[in-house]
Amino acid sequence: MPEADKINALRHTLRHSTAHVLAQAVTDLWPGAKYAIGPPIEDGFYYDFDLPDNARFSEDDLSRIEDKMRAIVAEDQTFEREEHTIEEGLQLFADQPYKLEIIEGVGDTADDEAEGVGGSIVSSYRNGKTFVDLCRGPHVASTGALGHFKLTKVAAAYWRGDERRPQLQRIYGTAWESAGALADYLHRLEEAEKRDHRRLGAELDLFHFPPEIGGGLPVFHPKGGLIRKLMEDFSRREHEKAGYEFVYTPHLAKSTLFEISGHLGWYKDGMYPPMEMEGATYYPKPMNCPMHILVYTSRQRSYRELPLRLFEFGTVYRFERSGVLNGLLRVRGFAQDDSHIFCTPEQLAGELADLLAFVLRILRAFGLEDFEAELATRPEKFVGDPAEWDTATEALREAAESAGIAFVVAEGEGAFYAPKIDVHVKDAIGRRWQVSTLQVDLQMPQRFDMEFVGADNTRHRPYMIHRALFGSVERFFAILLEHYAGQFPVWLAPVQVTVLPVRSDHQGYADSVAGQLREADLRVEVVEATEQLGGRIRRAKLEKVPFIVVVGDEDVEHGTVGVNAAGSSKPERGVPVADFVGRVAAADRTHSTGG
RNA sequence: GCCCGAGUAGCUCAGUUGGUCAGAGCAGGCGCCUUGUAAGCGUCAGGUCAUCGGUUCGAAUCCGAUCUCGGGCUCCA
Repeated sequence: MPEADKINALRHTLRHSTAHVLAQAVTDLWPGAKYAIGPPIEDGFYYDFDLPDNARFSEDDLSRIEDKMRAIVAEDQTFEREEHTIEEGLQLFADQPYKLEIIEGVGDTADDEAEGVGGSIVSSYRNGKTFVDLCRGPHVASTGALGHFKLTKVAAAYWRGDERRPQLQRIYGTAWESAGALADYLHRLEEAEKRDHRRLGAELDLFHFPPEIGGGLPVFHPKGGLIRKLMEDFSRREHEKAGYEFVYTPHLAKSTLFEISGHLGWYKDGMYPPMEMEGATYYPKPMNCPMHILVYTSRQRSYRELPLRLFEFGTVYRFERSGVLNGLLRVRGFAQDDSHIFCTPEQLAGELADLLAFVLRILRAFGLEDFEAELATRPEKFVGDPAEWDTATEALREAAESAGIAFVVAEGEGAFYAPKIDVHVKDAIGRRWQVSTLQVDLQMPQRFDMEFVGADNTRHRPYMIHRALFGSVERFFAILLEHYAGQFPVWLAPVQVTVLPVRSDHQGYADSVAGQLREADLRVEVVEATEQLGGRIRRAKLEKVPFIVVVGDEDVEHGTVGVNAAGSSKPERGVPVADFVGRVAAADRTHSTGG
């Protein structure tokens, strides 16, 4: 077994065992508590409880529970495996309704690793005098092997993840094989905290969420707006080169449109409520596609026009439940970089392959290099003809293969109207984000009775591809901000160069250096010498300006600058101005970190 | 929407058991300093302690409701 797998198996086991100890501690402290499931998860574990008298955990309880757990660890109790028949199992857990439900559910969901039921055998693990838990195992030999853990948070969770079922009290924890590994993990959390886009958004003055506007509705400040504009400008240029045409559509539409598209039927709950005007009912749009379709159907189309690729930064509104809002990552109003491609059935496979290659190329330009795709197939609730689903799914699979991207198949995860490929990216600290999505729509062309006249002079139904590349501009902005920890590459930095005259009498020279940089279309700021140099350098560093330029007596005399570049350990002196301008201009043209 | 937690100056936070507890640093304004690579000095201004109600002789502090934010759950066309 490779080393990495070995350590993962070890962590898995000890997290699982620590979860048992957690349950043991909780049932000691809250006699009569019912325990549900407690699996290992990434970096840790959790356990769900139903406390007597409808009690709730509070964060203050965590240290008490932890103390109890440490006492159990100190006793070094042995984990003993036992096997029972179903009947014995029901007997053993007679006062544990959630365990009974698991045992009774043999055959349907018996796969969960926390659940020790397989075939006609029920296995359990016992440690200490009183605590026994239904469990498949394996476990560490005894509780003494545990100890590098920490309880992290309390939460509520629905039994079986179903919001119609009882809400249980969940405790999360993290556990590791050594004190060092635990410390590393806690350090990683701190680092992730430092790159939180909400924190950086405030520190760098990029955006905020005014309460007067409402939750999930951000405003972008000048510097955030500039970064966003640079992202959008680049995107527009690339789309134009790739044969897309730009359209603009309104934010509202009559209910008629969403009745035809089916959104009112399927997703009314996610739409903002309607407005009545002059006897008609209007809705804010939750998607752009119906409007792009109306551009298509505005006149008769010939096969010669296809593929027709329409693009828009279209702002949509979705009524997200208050508890799910999360910075720019989950908002109620956002711009999709939305495009809809209409093509003939013969063009579908080729168009998808080109499209996926285009998507990956643009993502790379933004410095994202590590991709994985998910091919989501027909869900249980679907509309349309299964044969068409198969064709579309196959075309997507071929596109993924030809793009050379690693992909996994997510059975049944497709949208109700379409199979899709979702592209995930890995950021600088290894987190995965879903960004782009490509969907082959099997419904809209029929609903809107779309057609084109073929070479055979008869009418045909076009295929339709939905595609969002950034996904949402706001969300992609947040992902980049976290990926770069605020230190954007030169081409995206709102201020690329800060020029600092050492003394006031260097101001004229500083202005002339700044002028030369502006001539080269670079974004530059001069900060007057009203404050000492060290203070101004510190400020510019905190603003994460890529190049800080210092000009003093020597520079005025020789026509040079001192360059303090982000990420380099020591400043350079005596760099000729023209060389520096050329260097920044070259960096500005370089999209992506690698190139 | 549900569970838990948090709201004190623009930001980060102090503020013992209810009684000079309305404070500090940074940021901001003004003045001085004329500065060579991550915080020069002085000074001024600022808050209905989220909001509303209650308990009390007295509330930032205790209780209730509401709002906002955060962490989860569910959801994410």
